[in-house]
Amino acid sequence: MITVKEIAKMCDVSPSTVSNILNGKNNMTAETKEKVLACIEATGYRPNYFAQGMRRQNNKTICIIAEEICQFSTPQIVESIMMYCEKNGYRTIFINLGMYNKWDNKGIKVGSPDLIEENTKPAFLEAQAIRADGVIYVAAHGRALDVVPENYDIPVIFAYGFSKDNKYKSIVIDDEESSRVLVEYLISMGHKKIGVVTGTKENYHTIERLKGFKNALKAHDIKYDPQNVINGDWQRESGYNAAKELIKKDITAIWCMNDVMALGAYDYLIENNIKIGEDISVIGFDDREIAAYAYPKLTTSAIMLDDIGILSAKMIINEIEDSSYRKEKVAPTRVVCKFIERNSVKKI
Amino acid sequence: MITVKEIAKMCDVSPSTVSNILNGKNNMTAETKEKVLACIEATGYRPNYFAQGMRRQNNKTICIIAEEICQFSTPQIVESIMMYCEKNGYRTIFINLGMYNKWDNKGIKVGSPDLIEENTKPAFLEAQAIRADGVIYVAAHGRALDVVPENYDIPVIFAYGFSKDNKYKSIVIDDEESSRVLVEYLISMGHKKIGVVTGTKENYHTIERLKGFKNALKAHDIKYDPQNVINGDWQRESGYNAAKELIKKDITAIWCMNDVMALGAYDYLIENNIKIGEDISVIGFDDREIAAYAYPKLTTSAIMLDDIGILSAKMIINEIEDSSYRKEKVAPTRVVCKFIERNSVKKI
DNA sequence: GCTATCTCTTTAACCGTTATCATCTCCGAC
DNA sequence: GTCGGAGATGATAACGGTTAAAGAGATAGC
Repeated sequence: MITVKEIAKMCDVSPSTVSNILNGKNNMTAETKEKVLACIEATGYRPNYFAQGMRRQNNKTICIIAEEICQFSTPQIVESIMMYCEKNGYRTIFINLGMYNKWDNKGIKVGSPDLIEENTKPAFLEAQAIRADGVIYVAAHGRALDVVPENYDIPVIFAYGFSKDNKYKSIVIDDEESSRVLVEYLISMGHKKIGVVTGTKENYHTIERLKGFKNALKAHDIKYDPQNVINGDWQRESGYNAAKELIKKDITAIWCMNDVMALGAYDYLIENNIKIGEDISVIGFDDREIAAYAYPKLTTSAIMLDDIGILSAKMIINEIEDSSYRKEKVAPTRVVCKFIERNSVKKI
Repeated sequence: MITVKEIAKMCDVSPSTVSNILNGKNNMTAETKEKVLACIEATGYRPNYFAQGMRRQNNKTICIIAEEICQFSTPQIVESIMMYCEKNGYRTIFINLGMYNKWDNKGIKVGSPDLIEENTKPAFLEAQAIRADGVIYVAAHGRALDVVPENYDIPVIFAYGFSKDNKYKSIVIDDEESSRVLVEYLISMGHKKIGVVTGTKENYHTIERLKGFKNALKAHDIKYDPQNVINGDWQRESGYNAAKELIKKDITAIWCMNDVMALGAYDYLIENNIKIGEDISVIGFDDREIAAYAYPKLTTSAIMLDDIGILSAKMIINEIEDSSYRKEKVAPTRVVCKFIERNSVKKI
């Protein structure tokens, strides 16, 4: 591989002149500049990243650690982080933990999801080996995380999940407020008897979204009826089963706490010839691709993935460049979801 | 940041001893080993990646350049590449071109898709700066690509797309054979009058899939009727419009060349109370998530994304480690899709 | 003609790690 | 008692770039 020395020799100048030209230092004759740049262009020379990184101690690199690139929310968050960082002078290094998949020791997929938080340590150490200026940890779902090694001296920001004890800054979705807005909409459409299909019990999203549900009811003096709340597990089938139960009750709308369960509810309703958006209203959460492709198109609440990414990138750059900002302890920044009205809710 | 020298000083040994211990060289007393390792553990020391990369000229890193991480096929291909490489002793560096999205110069999304092949050059040069041992280019859709700079001296493998003039090895899906299998299934279910909704004209996938369609018809002496083939553009609405046309004709099944258009067809059929999987059969291609979540679940052909990723990783490692293999010119490796039977086709 | 000033270029040190070679210690053999 | 050899550890240089400081050459001022 070609080096500065070779370029220098070819151009009859010293290596430092080449380096200075590349880095816009000093002033050299237009002639020299032109000659050297032409040579670089012709040979396709690129400074060795490693040599550069070693000499300049700051290497302007942000490490993105994602729990699972195949989770629907991850690619968009990662893309927006990468773009924001790149445009602001930072390189990014991406590490995927692949927590939802199991691979054998040759790197062949052998199935079965497997999310183990201990697996994260090597990734954080890797970030250290790269001498990253900062780390953004992109979680696959919101929860309190305790994954940063002790005495870790690189700034860390959590995206989508949050740090245990708020040790590090984080950006999460505002489940409570987003749910309130969504339920508020149902009420504005005349629905007062609303069935709910929750996510897994004890889950952070479930708890927060239920809070939002209750807030909306309270604001309109509607009594909260636990009878109409059925526990799901985020999966399609639990939506199906819950719809079967709820349809027997005196309700006009079903809110599933994610789109996947909402489409499970669709399954049951379509199967039983109950017209969605006519006989009964259905509403979801997440705004996954499947929501827009369902029939009728599912009304839901969209997670602002780009905003989460850009915000976390902004924050990490802030922490890197302003050490006083780094010291501030703050509660997670909440990003409210965007309500998306489609065709699955009828005004009554 | 702590260095070998400091570790060495703390342990009263020389830097080379520390290095040797970390790299499993020579034989040193268990006592020394233990002392040094304990110190490393306590301080959280990690060798500087850049210094390492510079000293050992081979740095065991594969660069993955993806056209668009948000394209449905990309994350899974990338994940499998990363896992395979990692388990086989190679680090990966990921570069996303973000070709389907536009960002302003601050890194804020400003909309409108924009796929420009010229944007790829900086990414290839970056791979060179990193002194990557190999590059895997993950395309967002299959087509002939001419994106590698002149005189590029790092091995390159194309995944999902292929290299113009077969200059580089590539892995693509076998559109022709996969389509043949799919149509063969329709025929085995008694369908002889099949409507087709194609992708954009001149598109590689469209052409190849149509070949497969004709192959299957020919094998059963069914006449190909261009009247029943409608040009789509891969988008949902074109599936809707095509279904409207096709339903007027004398057909029993509709094959849309992707799932998105198939669900567009669903829209029209459901709207007009034509029962899918009863009155008419529908079949797709791709096996995106939306296919499994439709009602009825869409029969389709699944792209083997993990296989594509693992194969390309295997190939690049082969090229890196065996220079004679690198010299061989070969046609694109074709990976046949897996037929997925669901509920959208009825036996007649 | 000599020195001062300015502009451009070169020299040399340095970043952190590791391969290579040298050294040192210990022990047994002759 | 000396020598050889093995095992453990240390010294040194090199990887490829950047940068501060020194050097060289041209021009201007006295």
